[in-house]
Amino acid sequence: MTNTARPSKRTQTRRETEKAILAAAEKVFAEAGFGGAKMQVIADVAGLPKANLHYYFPTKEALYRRVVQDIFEIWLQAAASFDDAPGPVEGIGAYIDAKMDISRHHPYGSKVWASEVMHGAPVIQDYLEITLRDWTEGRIAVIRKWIDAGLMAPVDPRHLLYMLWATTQHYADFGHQIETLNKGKVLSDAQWRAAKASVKSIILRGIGAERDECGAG
Amino acid sequence: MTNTARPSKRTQTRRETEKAILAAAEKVFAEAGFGGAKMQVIADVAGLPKANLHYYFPTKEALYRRVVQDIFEIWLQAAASFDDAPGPVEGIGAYIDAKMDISRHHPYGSKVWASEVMHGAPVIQDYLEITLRDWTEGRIAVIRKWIDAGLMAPVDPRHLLYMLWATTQHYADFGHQIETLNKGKVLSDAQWRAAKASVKSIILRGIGAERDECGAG
DNA sequence: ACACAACCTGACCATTTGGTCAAGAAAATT
DNA sequence: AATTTTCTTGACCAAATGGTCAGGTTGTGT
Repeated sequence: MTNTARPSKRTQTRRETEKAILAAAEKVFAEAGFGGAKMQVIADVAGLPKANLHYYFPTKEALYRRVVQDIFEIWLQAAASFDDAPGPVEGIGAYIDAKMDISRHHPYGSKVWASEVMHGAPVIQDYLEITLRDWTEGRIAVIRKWIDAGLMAPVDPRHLLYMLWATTQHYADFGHQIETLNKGKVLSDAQWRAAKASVKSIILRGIGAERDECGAG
Repeated sequence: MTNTARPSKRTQTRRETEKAILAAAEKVFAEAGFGGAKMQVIADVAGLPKANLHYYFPTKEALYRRVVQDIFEIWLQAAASFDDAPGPVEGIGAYIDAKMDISRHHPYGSKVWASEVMHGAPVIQDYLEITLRDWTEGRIAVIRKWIDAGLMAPVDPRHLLYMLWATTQHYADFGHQIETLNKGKVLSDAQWRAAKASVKSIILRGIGAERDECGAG
């Protein structure tokens, strides 16, 4: 009985439909906010009748909660870059890369998250208080370690983290503003590369982690 | 006929009522988003009947537009810090201070602005395309001047500006998250000072504008 | 084939919500 | 004092919206 490898047509369809709904919901929630999002629109985008949508997710809030949770998952995964890195140049550099990639390829999710937090995190307060807090404390410890090892300047780890979050997510959350200032065009590959390079350059130099041109070692 | 100094009881009341409405609207729009904000709630917060609110602002959109415009005004004023500064340490330093102060004392406004841009700037696209674009170009020129004068490293001015915006506004837009990570308490005076100092330190050092400990002059 | 369960959907409903209106109160103007 | 203009407000309405439901369809195990 290979219990794992039997996605009976039912479960498979279910998975696909659910996926379509979640993708549609993420987009609509991002573009209209929770209050402005309409179930009818989500259903239209997902390509199924509204009643069917309610079969998969009983309420608007349940759907929204699920969207936010999924995003949080992706968001946390970027942490892998941070750990098992020998020093700030590699760790923070990789983290910035990872988060910039998320901003580029998951802009809707980022916006939903931002919107949720801005409105006081009504549905994911528990996540903030537990998961995020733990995650943050862990990263702060890593940064402290690097500081103690003389690999970077003694900056406040907390504010450094805020800066990383703010700067990288800005490219998703304020993507529209950035595009407008870019003559209305989305950033090209080269421009994204330049953005990453700029962010990494300023921050790594800012925390005294990049090659000190004056050899203060 | 001192035409200027006669705020007939009418006009004065009008001004006060309008102010109360705008303050209430700013708060409610920030906390609930445009779609989630209810005129009834705004009226309640402002302390007057809903019908009266519609006398001052015909539609929800008109009220919202006014709120966003007012915020944009304040937001632009922080630019003064930028200009007539001899170099990046003073100019950018003052700008960071100014924007951090706005984040602290005008968090609602910042959130409304963020929300508006995140949703594609449906009501202030023209502002972005004209006023903000001009403002940005002007500041970019200033930064270029500083770079040419050897006062800072040759970073991409555009991405530096984004970083300034992102980092400073983060303290307003994600204030709830920051508070949660601060044991649920709002930042104290000292903590705000530390935040400012951290941001300034990292960025100014990051763009090579702060006292180079190795005297590269 | 049969029965059972899971899934789909058009029609429907209760509530919410932005906005209106007519009639009255308060100021300003004559 | 009379009149006109501006402001205030309770009651009301049409439209929108989240959610329900009964009946039909499709897939699954026996």
